[in-house]
Amino acid sequence: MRVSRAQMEENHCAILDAASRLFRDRGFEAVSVSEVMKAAGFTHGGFYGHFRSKDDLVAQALSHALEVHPLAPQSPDSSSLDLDAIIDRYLSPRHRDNAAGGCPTACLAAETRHQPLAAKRALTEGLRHQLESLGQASPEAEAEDKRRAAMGRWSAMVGAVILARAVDDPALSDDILEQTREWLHQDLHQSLPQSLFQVLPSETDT
Amino acid sequence: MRVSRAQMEENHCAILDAASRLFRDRGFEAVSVSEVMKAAGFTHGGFYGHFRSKDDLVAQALSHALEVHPLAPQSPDSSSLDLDAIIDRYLSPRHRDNAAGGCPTACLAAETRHQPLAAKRALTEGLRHQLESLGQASPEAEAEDKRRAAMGRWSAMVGAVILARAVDDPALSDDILEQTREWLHQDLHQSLPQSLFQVLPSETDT
DNA sequence: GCGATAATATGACCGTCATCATCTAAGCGT
DNA sequence: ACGCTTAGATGATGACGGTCATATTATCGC
Repeated sequence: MRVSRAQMEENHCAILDAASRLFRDRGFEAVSVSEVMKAAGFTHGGFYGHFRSKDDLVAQALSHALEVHPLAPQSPDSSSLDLDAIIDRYLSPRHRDNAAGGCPTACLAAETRHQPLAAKRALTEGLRHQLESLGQASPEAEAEDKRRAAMGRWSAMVGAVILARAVDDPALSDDILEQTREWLHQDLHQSLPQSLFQVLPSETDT
Repeated sequence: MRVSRAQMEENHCAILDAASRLFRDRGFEAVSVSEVMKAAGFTHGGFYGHFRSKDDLVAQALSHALEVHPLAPQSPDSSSLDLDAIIDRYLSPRHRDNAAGGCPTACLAAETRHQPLAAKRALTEGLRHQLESLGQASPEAEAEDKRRAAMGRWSAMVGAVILARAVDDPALSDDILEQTREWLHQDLHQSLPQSLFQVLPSETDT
C-alpha cells in the first residue's frame, strides 16, 4: 500500500536508523536485508525501492550513523569541547556495552576495509570530521601538533574500545578501558599549558 | 587416499596457516571452508576430519596466528625489546598493506567480538602476551606504569592500523600511521629517563 | 604381505540470503 | 472524485556455503 511522499522519506530514514543500529551491533555481513526491513517495521519487498543493493544500504547507513553520532554531546559553549570529558565518555564500560548506539567508527571501521568503495568513502569523510573535532579540542598550540595529537588519541580511543569489546575477560576489558583512559589523561596534562589546568574538572575520575 | 600420521599433522598445520592468512586478509565470514582447504592444497571433504566446525577452525586459526606472529622479531638480546623499532615497524605502510601476513590483532580483533567463546578466549590469551611483551619493553619504572603505558600504546597501534586500512584516501592513511608513530615516539621520549636518550636511533625518521 | 583402519575426494543436502516479479491499495495530479 | 502512479507486501529464484554420506586408497598393526 502506498504512502505519502513525506512518509516515504521518513521510512527511508527509519530503515537507515535500523540498519545503523543492527550493523553496529552485529556487523555488516551478519545482518540480512530482511532483518533490517523487519526492524524498521516493513517486509523485505520494499527494500529495492529505497536502495540499489545491500552495498548501497551499507554505505548510506554508515554515512548516516557517522553524521548522526557526534563525538561529544553539543555542550552549551560548543566551540570549546572538553577533551577530558570526551575521553571519559568514550572509554567507559557504558559505551563499550552499547555498541548498537555507540560510535560507528569503533564498531565498523575494521569491517569497512572489506566493503566496496562507497562505504570506505563514507568512513573516510566521517573520520575527517572526527579528527577535525578532536584537533579543535586539543590543547596543543601549533596546528600541526593538534593534528598529530588528534590522530594519536583517536587511534588509541578506537583501538581500546575494539580491544575491550573483543576480549572475553571482563576484568581485562575494564582494565584496558581504564588504563588507556588514564594514560590519555596523563598525556593530555603533560601537553597542557599550565594556565589551562584550572579549567579541568576537579574530579578527573578514575 | 590415506597419509601418514606425521603427514596428517603437517596437513593440519598447513590448513591453519592457510586459514590464518585468508582470515587476516578477508575476514572470518568472507572466507569459506572450501576456500581454506583449496588454499592448503586439499578439497573440502577432509575438513571435518580436522575440525569439528568452521567455528572450531576460526578459534584454532586465531590462536595459531597469535602464537606464530611475534610482536617483534626476536632480537639477539631478546630480553630488551626496542620499543621505538617495534612502533616504527608496526605503524609502517608495509605492515598496513600486508594484512595477510601481519598482526592478527589488527586484522581480527574487531571481528572476534562476533565470534563464539573459543575464539574470544584465543584472542584474550594472545592479547595478554602482547601486553606483557610491550610492558617489558616499556621504559617506565613502576610495573603499574608499564602496564598502563602498554595498554595505551597497544590500543593506539592497533587502532591506527585499523583506521589506516579502512580509509579510502592514501594520503590520509599514510598520515594516520605517520602522525600516530610520531605521537607515540614523543610520548615515549617524555617518559624516558634522560639517561636513555643516547640509545635512540639518530634519525627517528619522519 | 594382509586386512582393518582412517585420511581425503566426490558428491549431495539443506538452509540462508540477495535480488527480482508480481500483486495490492493508497496517494496525487487532473 | 477518478484513474494513473507507486510504496510496500507476497512469493519465487538462483547462488552460495556449512555439513554430512559414501567412495577410494594408502598407512599401520599383525
